[in-house]
Amino acid sequence: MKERENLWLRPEQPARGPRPRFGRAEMTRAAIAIADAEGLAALSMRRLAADLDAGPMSPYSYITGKDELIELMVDAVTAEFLRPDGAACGDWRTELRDLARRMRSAMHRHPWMAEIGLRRQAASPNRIRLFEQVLGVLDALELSMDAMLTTMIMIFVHVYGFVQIELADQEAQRHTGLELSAWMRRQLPYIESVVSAGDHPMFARMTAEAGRTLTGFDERWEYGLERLLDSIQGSAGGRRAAGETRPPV
Amino acid sequence: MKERENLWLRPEQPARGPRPRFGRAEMTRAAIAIADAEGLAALSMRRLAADLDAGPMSPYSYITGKDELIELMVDAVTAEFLRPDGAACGDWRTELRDLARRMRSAMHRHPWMAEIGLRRQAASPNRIRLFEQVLGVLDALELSMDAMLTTMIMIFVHVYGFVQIELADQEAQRHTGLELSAWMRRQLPYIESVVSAGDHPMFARMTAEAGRTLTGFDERWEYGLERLLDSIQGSAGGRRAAGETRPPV
DNA sequence: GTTAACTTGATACAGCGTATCGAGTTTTCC
DNA sequence: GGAAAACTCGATACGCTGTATCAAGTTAAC
Repeated sequence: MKERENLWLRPEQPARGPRPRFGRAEMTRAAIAIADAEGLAALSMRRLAADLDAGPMSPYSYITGKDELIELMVDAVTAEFLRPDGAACGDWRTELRDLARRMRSAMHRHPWMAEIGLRRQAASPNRIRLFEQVLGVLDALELSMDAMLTTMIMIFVHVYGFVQIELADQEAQRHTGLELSAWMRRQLPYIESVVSAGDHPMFARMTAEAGRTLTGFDERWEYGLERLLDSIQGSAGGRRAAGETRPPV
Repeated sequence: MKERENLWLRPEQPARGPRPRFGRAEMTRAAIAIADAEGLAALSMRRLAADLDAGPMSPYSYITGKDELIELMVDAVTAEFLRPDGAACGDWRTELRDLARRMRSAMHRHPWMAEIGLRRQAASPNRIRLFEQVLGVLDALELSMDAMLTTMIMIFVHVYGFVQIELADQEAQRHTGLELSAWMRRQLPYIESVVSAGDHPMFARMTAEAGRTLTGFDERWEYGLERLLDSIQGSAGGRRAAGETRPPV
């Protein structure tokens, strides 16, 4: 375990030299606190150092650069994606639904995580644990390894994408300084001009319903999640013919 | 049309003053050329101005800032997502499959588009045209407007996410300067240590198969796309019971 | 006790987005 | 026709970024 972490990144504790004033864990915690509170854009190496009461270049004693800092942050939040120990229930559909909800709520706590998205693919301890858990759940579906991996990708893509869209507005708002409604109102005249031109009937129907009947994002999220789980169910047992259900486990 | 574009952004042609040396379209084209060739990180306002043989602040005469530049770029590439005029075939499944493939190949030509991802949600002419086309196709499925919108989100999320993962490696490679294999080899010792520790059996199975039997990304993409289309098919007609097919259109 | 390994902080460099301002150019209005 | 408004354009500058470099101080090992 210790040895493994040392293989992931270079060893933390030095052989000689003065005792470090803090550790990688504290640095990661401080960085996450900044990004949670003020967004990823507010996180800079100087700012992190200042929050730790250290000189501007101090963080570089612990990590090689900002990329590694973000790798540490991502790994830390990935831990919040994991199923708590001993909480396995045996039903793959429930397991995957709970996983997706855990991921979403973790990204609500750490919006920058959704912002980073699927771009960081580096192996890290908690990422590997997450893979292990997801593959362990998918194992009940009698898929080929290829299908299992693609299914896992589909789950991650779905969750990250939905949360990105959910959080896009409030991130844009933070970035531009406009309030949410002001940002939307900025494009309203253009949208209305398109609608009234009459050559986009479906789009017009959408905006017409947007004002009254459309549900909130929570309902959309749950609906989309069940559709995703349906598609996984449909691919179980190696068969992929549409409309074919899988025999009970 | 002209009027509509003027509502989207402020008018392009000034009433008085010297003739602009170039237009917004040329600026957008130059910016896309930079991002295509050298990545989004290489695109700066100064660099763009230099490529246009203009002073550093010249681009600001045409657009309000970098955000608007990227909005223009995104809208331009979104045009490549659109179905060519008169190419509608009537079968929703074929339409959606073709749309997904068009999007993927456009993002292969413009990898920065995948990088920007789902974060930019602003309405723009081609984005509205894209909505119109997708909703027009989904209309055949007899869904509620809510379900249609969520389905559309699912499609975009799926395509963007898959392409992001596909391109993540080569983007990381461009960013760090390492070759692809070197980047992967960097984490290989750690992965091997995890596997040989024995407490991640599923992950070990995955890496074992990765060397021999696993297919390339093209096959994964096609498999995932058909699963997505299955799940849309399953939700048709307002019914959502798993395994229920829709009567032929 | 010496030396090697390390932390720390200052300084510096090249780059970024863009605010500001002055000068030049073209159109509109009186 | 002349004045003024509206615009382009370029230079300069500010505050910010990641981080390379280097000197000084601290600690453990030999």
